Amino acid sequence: MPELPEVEMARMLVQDRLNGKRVASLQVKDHKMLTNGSERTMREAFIGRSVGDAHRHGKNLLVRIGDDHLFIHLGMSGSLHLVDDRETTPHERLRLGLDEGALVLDDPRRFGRFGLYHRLEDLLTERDLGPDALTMSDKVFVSQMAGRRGSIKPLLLDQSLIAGVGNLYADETLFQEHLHPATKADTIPEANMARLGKRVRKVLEASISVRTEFSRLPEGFLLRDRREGAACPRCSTELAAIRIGGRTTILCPECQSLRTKP
DNA sequence: GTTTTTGTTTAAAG
DNA sequence: TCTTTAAACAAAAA
Ligand SMILES: [Zn+2]
Repeated sequence: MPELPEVEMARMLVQDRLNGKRVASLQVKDHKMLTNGSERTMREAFIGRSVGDAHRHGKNLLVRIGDDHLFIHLGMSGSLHLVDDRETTPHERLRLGLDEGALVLDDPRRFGRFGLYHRLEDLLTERDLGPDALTMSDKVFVSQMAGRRGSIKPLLLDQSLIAGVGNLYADETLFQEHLHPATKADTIPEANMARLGKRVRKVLEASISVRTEFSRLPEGFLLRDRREGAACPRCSTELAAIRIGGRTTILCPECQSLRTKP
């Protein structure tokens, strides 16, 4: 469950249920997913300390524990669960034991990552992350896109430009802005680019406000039925599937026209 | 058996 | 230096 709104759900879970609890144990179940620090340094930093605030930057989760942070990225199929002491999940990759219960990272595909970071700034530098897509200003968005000549969708997906937008929300955003995903960024007027930045935030906020349950999104949202052959919520034309930046892209051929050739 | 997938990283080529 | 494409990672669902 892994784009910005889904990670925000995970952040809220940790913030609401783990804050103030003491860490009793830590087990790395998959060492290939450990990306910064080691099991030993994580244990030294976290065990016996209490959990502080949970932060999110883009799709990255940082949980303050003692004087350091536990870093978690959910990858393509990761999810966080609070479980009882003896309970496990089918694909447990990291287990953070508390005095009572545990926080488990479950991830069947193992594209997720976790580790130890001292500060948020270290994470941003190390992983080359741009400004957070939910909290950025229009101005920042415009300046991040300035000078780029590639297609707009891959730019939205580039975490070093804007952190947090993934394949699904990129499609939703471009659909709502009537923009073809292959539109070259340098052909988009500045005012329209600012509107696009605003739309990115709106879409992410809308998903968060329905706890990322797509069926509860307002009418007119592509994500309610994002499928090749489904009816465009706006004009009922059959939605098309194309490939852009190596990712499957669903769009309405009528609403999202391309003025110039891609 | 084949294809596809809410992500990221690396290499290669233009 | 920038852009584009492909592959790799790995598992499960269609
Ligand atoms: Zn349409």
